[in-house]
Amino acid sequence: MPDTDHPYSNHVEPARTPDNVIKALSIDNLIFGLDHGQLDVMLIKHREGISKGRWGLPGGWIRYDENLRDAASRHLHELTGVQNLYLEQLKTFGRLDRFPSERVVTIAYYALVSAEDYSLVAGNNAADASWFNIRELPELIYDHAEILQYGIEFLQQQVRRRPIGFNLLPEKFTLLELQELYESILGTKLDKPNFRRKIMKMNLLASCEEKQQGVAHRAAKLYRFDEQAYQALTEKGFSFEI
Amino acid sequence: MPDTDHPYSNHVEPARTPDNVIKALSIDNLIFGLDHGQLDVMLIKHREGISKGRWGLPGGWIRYDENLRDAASRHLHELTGVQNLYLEQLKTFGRLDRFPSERVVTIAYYALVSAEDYSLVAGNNAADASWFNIRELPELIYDHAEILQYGIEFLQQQVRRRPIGFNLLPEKFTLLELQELYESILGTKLDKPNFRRKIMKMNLLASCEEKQQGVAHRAAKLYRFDEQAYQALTEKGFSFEI
DNA sequence: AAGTCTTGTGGTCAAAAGGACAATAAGGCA
DNA sequence: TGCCTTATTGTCCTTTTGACCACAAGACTT
Repeated sequence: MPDTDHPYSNHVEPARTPDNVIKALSIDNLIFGLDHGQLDVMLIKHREGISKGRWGLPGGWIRYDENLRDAASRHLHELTGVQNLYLEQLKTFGRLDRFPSERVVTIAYYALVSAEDYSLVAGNNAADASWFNIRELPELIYDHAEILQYGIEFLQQQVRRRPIGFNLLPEKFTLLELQELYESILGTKLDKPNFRRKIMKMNLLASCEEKQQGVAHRAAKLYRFDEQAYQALTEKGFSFEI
Repeated sequence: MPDTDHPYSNHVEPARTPDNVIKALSIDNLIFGLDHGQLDVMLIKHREGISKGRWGLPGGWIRYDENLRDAASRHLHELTGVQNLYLEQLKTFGRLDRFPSERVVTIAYYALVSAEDYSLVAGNNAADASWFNIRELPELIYDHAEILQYGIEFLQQQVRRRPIGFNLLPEKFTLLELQELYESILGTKLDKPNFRRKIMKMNLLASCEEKQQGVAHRAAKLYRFDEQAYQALTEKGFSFEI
């Protein structure tokens, strides 16, 4: 074995380009939204580069002097106009042939939002930016279909174990909206009275002391997710389970 | 914004070194083992390079033409002699200053094994390789303490939700050994009769039709984890919960 | 104003799961 | 044999879950 193969020895500066990115390393964002009870994902159509005119996840290169999450936020903002989203790391994908012509490893981040809160604006580098229902996707570049599939399965698991689903709803929501969210993601039917009891017993919802407006039936109470209560319960070893 | 900042445009080959590694990207392995009911982690002492003589996680650079998991396996083998471990991706760490002098992003992998099955042999590139109790760790290089901490917390969560704990035990084990494993990782006490009922009801254990040998009391039956049964149950949507 | 449709909200009940703890069995050892 | 330790089974009670019923509250129709 050559001496140069020692771990962390043999330093050579990574390649830098005029805009100072690490050329072997990219970010891809998976932004999920809920629209009319259906799970959507945010995609962009590339304006330039080798994938011009095709749809893919909003992402791009990581700069040499930029933290990973910052890179994820920057690309999301530049490509879709969306800002101030809390992005969580999902997984790193690095199959040898995932990117054409050279080796690129990509770190996937994800976030969950209420789709109706975000009107997308294609940035300078994107020809288009739009929400897509996860069951009606266009063909995606590179291995983005694989990344998306992984993200959807991850979401289905996580949503039962952690109260991340609330991020997909507007600030104020009804119990039925919450239930339909879970039914939509999990692909099951849930019993209404039982669901509401289960949720309410967790003490994670705070009443807004308000009711729905303009519905053609009895208006439901509005609730919001009580972040503080969740923090307090988490520290006591509480575990969210649907 | 310069034209060169377009996502995935502006191709430049990544830096390559004589041994053909990507210099911005490394692997670090978290190998957990159980020894006398205590959780251990595998560390190596570096022989060369900028961290010579100090302890760290077994890892190193990723080659340009090597898949991520293959890189993880290769480094583990070269540094500790351990082979054929199923490594699972944990998380990618990329803080700007995590590595001295240049930007390096590292992908952490982990595995769980029965510590007694693995006698470590320091490879050519390691001055030493050894198990350490996670409560009695030496000072670690770079951000390896942070990575390890993340891994331990991840393990505590996962062990309750997926039957990964079995990997920490020998092929054949008693129910009490299994219980003590959970007590050790979770830091709690569990009721023996209730624990055994809960486990047995899952139908994940196959009896070895054998008993413990050489114990100074009634010998317990030996069981092994039934991989097939687990696969079958998983497909039916079974969820493991302790 | 009465009727009816839709959705919200509370209740019941039986089955299942969980947890505390007593009781018995098996094997080694003095 | 009696004693000690751990394995294993049993019992009882509480909590949780899931299925389903019933009624309440608006809003719309006629």
